Amino acid sequence: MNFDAHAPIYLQVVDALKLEIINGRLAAGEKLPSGRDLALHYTINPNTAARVYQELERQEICFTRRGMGTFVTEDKERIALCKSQMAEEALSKFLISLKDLGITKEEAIDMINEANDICLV
Amino acid sequence: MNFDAHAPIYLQVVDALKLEIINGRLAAGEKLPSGRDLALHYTINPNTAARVYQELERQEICFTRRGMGTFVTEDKERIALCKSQMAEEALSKFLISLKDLGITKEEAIDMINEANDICLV
DNA sequence: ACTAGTGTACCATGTGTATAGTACACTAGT
DNA sequence: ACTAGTGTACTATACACATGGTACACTAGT
Repeated sequence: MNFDAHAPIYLQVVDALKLEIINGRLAAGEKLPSGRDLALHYTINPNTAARVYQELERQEICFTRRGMGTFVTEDKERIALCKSQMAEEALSKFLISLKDLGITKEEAIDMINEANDICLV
Repeated sequence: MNFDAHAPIYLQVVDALKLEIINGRLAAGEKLPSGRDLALHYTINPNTAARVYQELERQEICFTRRGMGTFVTEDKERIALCKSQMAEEALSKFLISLKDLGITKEEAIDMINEANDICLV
């Protein structure tokens, strides 16, 4: 995984895991990798990995049982809410940028329609 | 100005000034506040303010004359290019978020149309 | 009881950022 | 020459983040 140097790694991994959960690649109630395994997978420090799970627990996306591991929440509504919150946030940031730049909604929709999907790389 | 704790202050001020320039509130060639005045206005440290102008100069949005001050570039095409780059970046980030969340362009356009402008607050 | 796997809690180090303060160099105007 | 305003440079401190390493506590299974 490529990390953006201008944002904390642990928050970037948090977002990556949230997307895994939202898209169902990690099911509700499923066990997540241990902190040490997560560290190996993302080539980060175990301390940073532990911080990832602390943050996910703070956001109530996951829960932790000492000695057992960290698990995806059983609450599917909580997961759905997380998805809509992330969508709202993305939309809000986009609309603020448009406003700052003096771009109208109509122009924005044109930009979206014209956007080549290749630019997503 | 409210700063986001998760991003360097000097970059946030850089973006704020770029928007001032793009929207013409700061004209091409116009003199910017001195580093000390900028620091007072944004209640940041003079060192941080100096870093703001160094970054704007690096991006060729401004130029600096020792002893005289920092000025907006005279090159209006450069300013226009800056605007389109920022619009591209905003669009790209939005499209990536949509893709990550599994939201189609059509759904996104619906979201934009339904968005209440109040949410821009 | 023992062991392996797990979360948790430290310590130390290095880096980037922001702050505070001081000093110096250049420019324009007087 | 002098002064005020400007950019620039340097030291020092503090904090968040990331890393490396070690140690301890809990859990399940044997």
